[in-house]
Amino acid sequence: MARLTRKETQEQTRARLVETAKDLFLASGYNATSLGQVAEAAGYSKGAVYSNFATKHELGLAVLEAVQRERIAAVVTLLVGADTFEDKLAAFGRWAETNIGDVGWTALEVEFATSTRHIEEVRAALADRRRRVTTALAELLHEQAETFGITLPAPAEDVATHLLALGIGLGVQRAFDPELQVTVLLDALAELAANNKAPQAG
Amino acid sequence: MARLTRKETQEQTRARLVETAKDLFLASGYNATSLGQVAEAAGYSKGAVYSNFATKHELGLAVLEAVQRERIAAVVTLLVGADTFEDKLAAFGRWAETNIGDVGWTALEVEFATSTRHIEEVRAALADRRRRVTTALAELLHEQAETFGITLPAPAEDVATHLLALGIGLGVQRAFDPELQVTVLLDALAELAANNKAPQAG
DNA sequence: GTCTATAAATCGATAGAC
DNA sequence: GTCTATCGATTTATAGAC
Repeated sequence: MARLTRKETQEQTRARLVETAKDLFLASGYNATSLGQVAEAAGYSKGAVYSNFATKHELGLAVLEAVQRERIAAVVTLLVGADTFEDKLAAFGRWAETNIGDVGWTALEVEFATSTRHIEEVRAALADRRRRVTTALAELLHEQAETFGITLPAPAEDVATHLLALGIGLGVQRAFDPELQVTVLLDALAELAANNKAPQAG
Repeated sequence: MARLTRKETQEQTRARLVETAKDLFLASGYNATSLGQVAEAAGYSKGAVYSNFATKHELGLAVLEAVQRERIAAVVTLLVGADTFEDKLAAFGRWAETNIGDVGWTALEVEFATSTRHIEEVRAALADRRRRVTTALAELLHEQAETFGITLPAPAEDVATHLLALGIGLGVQRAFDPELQVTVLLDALAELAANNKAPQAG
C-alpha cells in the first residue's frame, strides 16, 4: 500500500462524504438532513463539505448517482444469475418486493427531484439521466425479448417508459403507505411474457 | 349580504390562506415557500397563519385537499360531458396532455408526500387519502366498464392502482423533463378498451 | 484541501398587546 | 382572531488559519 496522492485522498474524502450523505438522506430524507449533520457523521467539518461540493444539491446529485449505480448493479446481477425467463421474472419479483419504495431509494430520488425542480442546473441533469435510464431499460428489454422470442406489445422505448413510471409511482406511494402491494408491477411484467405464445408464427 | 359571523370570517381567512398557499406552492414548491411568504402574499401576518394552522405541514395538507378537490371535479366534469367511450377517452387524453406533470399538481403532491413522510401524522393522512382515491377510481372504472360492456383485464382495484401509479410516475418525471410524453398512459387506457371485443361471449 | 469560526440570512414557531 | 415583535434554532455558505 503506497501512500495516497493528494488526488487520491481528495477522492477518498469525497467518496466518504457521499456515502454518509447517502445513509442520512435515505434515513431522514434530503430536506430534513443538513450539511452539518453530514459533515459531523462523516468525521469532517462543514468547510470540508463545501470544498468538495459547491452546494447542497450538488452533493445530492452525487448521492443520487451513487444510489443509481448500486440499483443498476443489483438488477443486472439478478438478471444475469437467472437463466430462463420465468427465473428472471421471479428474481425480479423478489427484488421488487423488498426494494421498491420500502428501502427509500425511490422516495429519496423523487423527493430530491421534486424539491430541486426549480434549479435549472439540477433539472437538466435529472432530465438527462431520466432519458439515459429509459434508453438503457429499453435496450435491456429489447435484448431480453429477442433472447426469449417475446413480442413486445409496443416499441421497447414505450414499454420502458411505462415500467419506469409504474415503478416510480408505486415506490412513491409505498413510501408513505407500506400496505400498498407491488404485485401490479409484476402483473405488468407477466403480461409482457404472455406475448410469448406466438413468437415466430406468422 | 348580511354581515359575516365570526365563524364565517375565520373560514374566509382560512380559505384565502389556503388559496394563496396553493398558488405559491405550485409556483415554487412546498419546501422553497416559507410561511412568511404565504402570509404576506395573502395580506396577513405570520401570526394569522399560525392561528389557523398549527404547523406548516398542516397548511400543506389543507392545500393538497383543495388541489385534489379541483382535480377530481375537473375529471368528473370531463367524463360527464362525453357520451361514448371513445369520447371519454379522447377527453381524458386532452386533460392528461396538459395537466399531468406540467401544471405541477403531481409534483407538488409528491414533493409534499416525500418531504413529510417521516411525520407520522402526515404519513397516516396521506396513506388514508391514497386508499380513498384508489377505491374511488376503482369504482369509477367498474361503473364505466359495466356501462360500456368492457371486461377489465384484472380486478378494478388493481387496474386503478396501476393507472394511478402510472399517472404519478409520469407526472413526476414530466415535472423535470417536459420532453416526456404521456401517450403511454393513454395507451394503457386504450388497452382497457381493447377488451371490448368479447363482452358477453362466454 | 481541511480546519475552526462565524457570518448572514431565514426559518418555523411563540408571546403578548389589542 | 389578528397583529407586532421576536425568540431560538438552524440553515447554507464564507473567511482565514494551517
